[in-house]
Amino acid sequence: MSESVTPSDVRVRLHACPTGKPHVGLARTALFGWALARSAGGAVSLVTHDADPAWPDLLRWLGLDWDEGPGVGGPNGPYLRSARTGLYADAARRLLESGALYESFSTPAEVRARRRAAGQDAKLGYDGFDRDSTDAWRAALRAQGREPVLRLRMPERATEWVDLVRGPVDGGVLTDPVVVRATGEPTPAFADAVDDAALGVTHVLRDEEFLASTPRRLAVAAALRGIGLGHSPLSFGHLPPVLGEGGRPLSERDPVALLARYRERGFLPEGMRDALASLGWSTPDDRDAVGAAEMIRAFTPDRIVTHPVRFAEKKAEAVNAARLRALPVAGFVARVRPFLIADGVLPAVPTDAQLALLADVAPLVRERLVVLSEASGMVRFLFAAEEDFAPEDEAAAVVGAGARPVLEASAAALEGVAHWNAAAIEEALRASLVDGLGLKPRLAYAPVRVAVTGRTVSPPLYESLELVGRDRSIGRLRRALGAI
RNA sequence: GGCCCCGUCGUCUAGCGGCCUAGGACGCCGCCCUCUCAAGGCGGUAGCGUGGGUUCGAAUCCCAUCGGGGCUACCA
Repeated sequence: MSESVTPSDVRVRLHACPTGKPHVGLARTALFGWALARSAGGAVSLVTHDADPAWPDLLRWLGLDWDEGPGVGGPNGPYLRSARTGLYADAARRLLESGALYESFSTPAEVRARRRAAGQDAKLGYDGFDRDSTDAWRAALRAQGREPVLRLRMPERATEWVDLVRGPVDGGVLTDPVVVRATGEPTPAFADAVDDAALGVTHVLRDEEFLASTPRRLAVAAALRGIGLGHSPLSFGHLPPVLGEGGRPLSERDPVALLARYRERGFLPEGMRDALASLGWSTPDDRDAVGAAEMIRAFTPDRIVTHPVRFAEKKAEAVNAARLRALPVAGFVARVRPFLIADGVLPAVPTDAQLALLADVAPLVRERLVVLSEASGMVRFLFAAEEDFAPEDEAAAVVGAGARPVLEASAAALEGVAHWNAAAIEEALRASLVDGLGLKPRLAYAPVRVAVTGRTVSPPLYESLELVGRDRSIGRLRRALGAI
């Protein structure tokens, strides 16, 4: 990775979420930054924005940790943007004193007017008019009640840097950026720069939209180093944008884009992480779902692609489902449990018997789920009290009048099962329905399935009956008969 | 308008001059298995945006063109 930096020196800062609605693109940026730091044995910092208290929580859910920041503290706190304004103001004051910044009174309208007057394109931006203004001039404008912004004096020569993702980039020459507004507020870009400097950040991974402004960011960093703040060298890497389904950039308004939605739907953190990791990055041998440990081992920013990537929910679901299937029973039980409780399938404190039953169905439902929230509907029949149990509306037609012979025959057959287990149940049902009534299996079992599990789609029938138990199974068949 | 970034199956990607009649994954389609739904097995569909070069040889290098995106704010 970085030539002149020893691994332990690497520090990456995870970005705040100013919009309050973290989407998958921001999550990916965080994941890559985290992986970059951890792969080098380095440290991770987090400074959050007031707008989104849930962001640290979502990061933790994803399995990303940090060495300083909200919840863990650290020597460079506070770690909330709003609590750091003094730092920004102080840095700006010192930068102004050092001459790196200067007061600029020009309004955007005045700048445009001057450019037009000079026969130039107004879109050229700020013209450096106030760079060398005199004290008297500034005092006069102040006397008029005007307040200046603070601008950074940009170097005249073009800025080049070796981008972690793209390689050598020639950034050109940019106009002097505003660093502190007339109101005294720092611009977000300046606050970022000050935070990175104050925390000793060495590597910055950010979105491609900031590529063009990197020379400014580099100039601010250099100025900050001039007043003794910040690490040298500072490396930048620019990530390609993450697009939504339509090929448009992700928007907070797009529900599919929201990270929180995936947690609520019951994505596994590792499933989501794998899905995010595949957005522009791959292992040298191009394998899916590598997991955190291997991602850390294999991660290098130069393997990140440079073109926009589309986030496909289908693919994320497939990755998650595979993760789900690979879960050991105990792990799976622990993961679904909160969802079952939230859906009222299980009480807040499940009994040992309920947990044992859950462990028994786990292997049956695990491979049928895409997300954990789907489990509730699939196992409800096992935990429902008999008086509350009834087939779902969509399935009710299956246990109509035509089902009477099947229900009667199956109830009778199950009465005679000596040892209540899946194999014996299968034998009994097969003998009475398929052989006895001469029905095709799929037709024969449908009413039994609906009567006992309440749905047309369920875990395997024999196993389900075994878990429901003889008395409840036969009771449900009889009740279905009574309802005809 | 100017400046910049980018362009391999529907999607995510491997590829960094010959190993590519382009590989994998997801999706989709078919078959098998099968009590539903899944899972699993087998097979299939589909791509180097276009046009010029360079080269014995190009998905890979160069140019143009088309297309997508970004920046061009006292936005976040």
